[in-house]
Amino acid sequence: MNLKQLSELLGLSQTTVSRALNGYPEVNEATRERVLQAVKETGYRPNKAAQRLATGKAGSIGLVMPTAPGHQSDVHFGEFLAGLGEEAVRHDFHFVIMPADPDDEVAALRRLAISGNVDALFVAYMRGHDPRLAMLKSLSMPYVVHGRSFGSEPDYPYLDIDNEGAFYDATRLLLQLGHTRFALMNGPMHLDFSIRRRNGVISALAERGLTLDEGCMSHALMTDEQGLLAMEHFLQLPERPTAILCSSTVLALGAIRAVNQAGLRLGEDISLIAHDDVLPLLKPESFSVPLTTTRSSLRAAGVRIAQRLIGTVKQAGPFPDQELWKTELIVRASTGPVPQE
Amino acid sequence: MNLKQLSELLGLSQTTVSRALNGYPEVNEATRERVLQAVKETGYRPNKAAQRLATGKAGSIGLVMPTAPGHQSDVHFGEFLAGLGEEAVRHDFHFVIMPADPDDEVAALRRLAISGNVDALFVAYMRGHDPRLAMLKSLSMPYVVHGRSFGSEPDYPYLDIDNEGAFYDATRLLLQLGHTRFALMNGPMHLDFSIRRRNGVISALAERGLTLDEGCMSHALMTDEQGLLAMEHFLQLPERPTAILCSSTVLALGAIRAVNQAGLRLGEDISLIAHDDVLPLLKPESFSVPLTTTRSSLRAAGVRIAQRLIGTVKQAGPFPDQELWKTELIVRASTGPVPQE
DNA sequence: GTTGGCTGTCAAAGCGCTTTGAAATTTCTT
DNA sequence: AAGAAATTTCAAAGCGCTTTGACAGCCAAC
Repeated sequence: MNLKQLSELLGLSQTTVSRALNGYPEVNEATRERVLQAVKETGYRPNKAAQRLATGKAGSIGLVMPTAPGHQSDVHFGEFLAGLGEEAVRHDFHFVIMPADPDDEVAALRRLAISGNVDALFVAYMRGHDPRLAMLKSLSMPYVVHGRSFGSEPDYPYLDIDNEGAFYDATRLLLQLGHTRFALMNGPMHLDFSIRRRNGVISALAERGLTLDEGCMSHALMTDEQGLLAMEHFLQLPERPTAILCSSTVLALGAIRAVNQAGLRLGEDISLIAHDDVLPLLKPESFSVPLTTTRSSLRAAGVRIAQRLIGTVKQAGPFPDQELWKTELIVRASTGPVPQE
Repeated sequence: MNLKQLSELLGLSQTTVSRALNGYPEVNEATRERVLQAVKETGYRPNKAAQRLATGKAGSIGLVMPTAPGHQSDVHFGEFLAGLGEEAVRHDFHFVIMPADPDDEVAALRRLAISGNVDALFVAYMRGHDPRLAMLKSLSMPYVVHGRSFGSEPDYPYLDIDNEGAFYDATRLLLQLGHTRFALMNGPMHLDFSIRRRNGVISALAERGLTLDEGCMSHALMTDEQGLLAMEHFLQLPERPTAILCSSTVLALGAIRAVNQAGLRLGEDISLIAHDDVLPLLKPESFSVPLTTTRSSLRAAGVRIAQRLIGTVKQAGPFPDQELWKTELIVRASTGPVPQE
C-alpha cells in the first residue's frame, strides 16, 4: 500500500492525502478525518526511504560502532546506547549504526554522513587532536560529540564531564588521607578522557610537590583483565603505591581481584577510587568492599545528547552548544588513611 | 556531489557511470577506469536513500532494541550486537535500530519493516507463542529469529541453542554429585529460553523421581540484583537447596554475593551451575570460585545470524533454515558433592 | 555492400514521497 | 449579484538512483 493507491482509494490527489497526513493547515478537517480513518484501516505507512529522498529528513541519528573480530564488546557503549534509545523512542527516531574497524573511524563516519540516511551524527571515543572534527565541521550536518578532543580548538558542539576536576578531587581526597605513593590505572592513552584524568591527578599531586612516576601509570583498554594485569604490576613495585586511581569500575573489577589474590585488604592496605559510569552491572556499592567513586551517568549523557541532536534536527529551540558536567565524589569503604609501616 | 554532476564532469551519461560503478559487464574497461578514478578524486558516494528507493535494497538489517526510561541496559544485547557488527562490517552492511518500549515490540517491528529502509530483520527475546512470528511470515522480507517460540509451529528460520539439553545435562551432573534439593534461577517466565531451561531441569529431576518445588524457582530479569534477591530467598527456605541452576552469569554474580553474605562456601555448601553467554566482563573462570557453566557464545551466534541474513539478502547460496547449537558443559570449582549434614 | 551480431553508450521511465504554483470551489464584501 | 478573498484541491516537478529498451558504431560474413 503506497500513497498513490491510498489516494486513489479515497478519490483524492496524492497531494491532499500527504498534506492531511503531515498536519498541514490547508486541508479540510472532514477530509483529514477521512484520510486518517483510511490509514487506520489499510495500515498504510509512508516509505521512509522515499520520504528521506523527498524531504532530506530521515528521523534518524547515525553513529559508528567500533568493532573487529578480536574487538571486545564494550559495556560503556551499550549503556550509552540505552540512553540514546530512551530519548529516541519518544520522538520516533531510530539509529543507523555503522560497524567499523577502529582504525577506519574517519572513513566510516564519512560514509555514514554521505549515505544520506541520517539526519545527525553522534561521535564518541574522542581522541586527542581527533581527525574526525575537521570532517564533521565540513559536513553541514548536525552533530554532537561525547567528550572533547584535547589539543583541538573547542569550537564544536560537545557534552563532556569534567574529567580533570573529577580526578583532581579524587587525588586530593587521597592526599588528605595521608597517601603519598600513587598509581593511575587509565584508559587508552590516545583517548581524550585519559589525557584529562591524568592531568587532574598530576596537578593535584604537584600542589604537594609530588609526581606520578611513569611506572605508576598504566594505559590500557578498559577490561577487567587489563585491570588485573596493571594492578599486579603495581603491587610488584619496590615502592608499592597505596593509593590507586582507576578510570573505570570495569578496570577496578580486575584490580580488586589482584589485590585479593595478593592477600591485601582494600580500604586498608590499598585505597582505590574508581570512576563510575553508573553501569547497571557494576554497582560500586555492590563490591565486597564498596567503592569510593567519581560518578557521572553515561546513560544520562546519552539521553541528553539525543535530546540535543533530535531537537536540532526538528529545529525545536536552541540548545547549548557545549556542556560540561561535574562529577560527584562519593566516599565509600575502599578508601582509608594511609597504612602505618 | 551526485551521479548527475559526476556524469556531467566525465561527459558520460548517468547510465554509463552507474553501470561502471556497479560492475556491469557492458561497459568499456577504459571507461570504467576513468569513472573509478573520478570517484576517487571527487569522493562521490551514492545516496543510499535513493539507491534503496530504486533497487529496493538498502544494505541494512533492522532490529528492535527494547528500551524504556526505567529499563536497564542489557549486556547480552550489547554482546550480541558486537557479533552482528563483526560480520556486517565485512559486507558493508549497517544496522537500523528501532528503540521501542518492550510492550510495543510487534508494532515497532512492523514499522521497521514497512519503513522501507531495511532489507532483513533480526528478532530476539523470543517468547512462548510469540505474536511476532505471524507478522514476520506475512512480511515477505528475510528474517532470522534468535531463539525459538515455545508452542509455535517451528516453521520459521531460527538459530537457537539447545537450552533444554544444556540444563538437563547440568542437572544430571549435580544429581550425580548427590544433590537432591535443587533451585532454578531463571530469566523472565514468558521468554522461550526460560521455559526450555526449566523443562530441562524438570525432566532430569523426574528421572530420579524428584520435582522442582514452585518456591525453588525464580523468574526475573537477568540482573545481578535479581540474582541476589532470588538467592536470599532460597537460602531462607526451611529445606535449603544445595544445588542451584542459574540462567546467566549476571544472575550468578548477585547470587554469589548472597552466598558469601550468608557465610556459605560456594562449591562446598552450595553448588552452582550458570549458563555462560561468554560475556567479556563476566568470565566464569575469573570468579573468586570459578564457575561451572554451560557455555555458548552469544557473540558467535550474532556472527552466524548476520551471515545468514546478509547471505540471504545477497542471494549468496542457500543457508540452513534452522540451527540448533549444542552447549558445552564446563566443570569448574563451583560444583562439588552434596555436603554431609 | 548489405545483413547481422556485438559493443558501448544514452535518453527516459520509475521507485514513493513532498512541495510548488496554479486551478477550482466556497465564502465574504460591498 | 458581482467581484475579491479565502479555502480546498490538484497536476506536475523533483529528490538521486537503477534499469529498460533503443541507438549508434564497428567488425565479420554472405
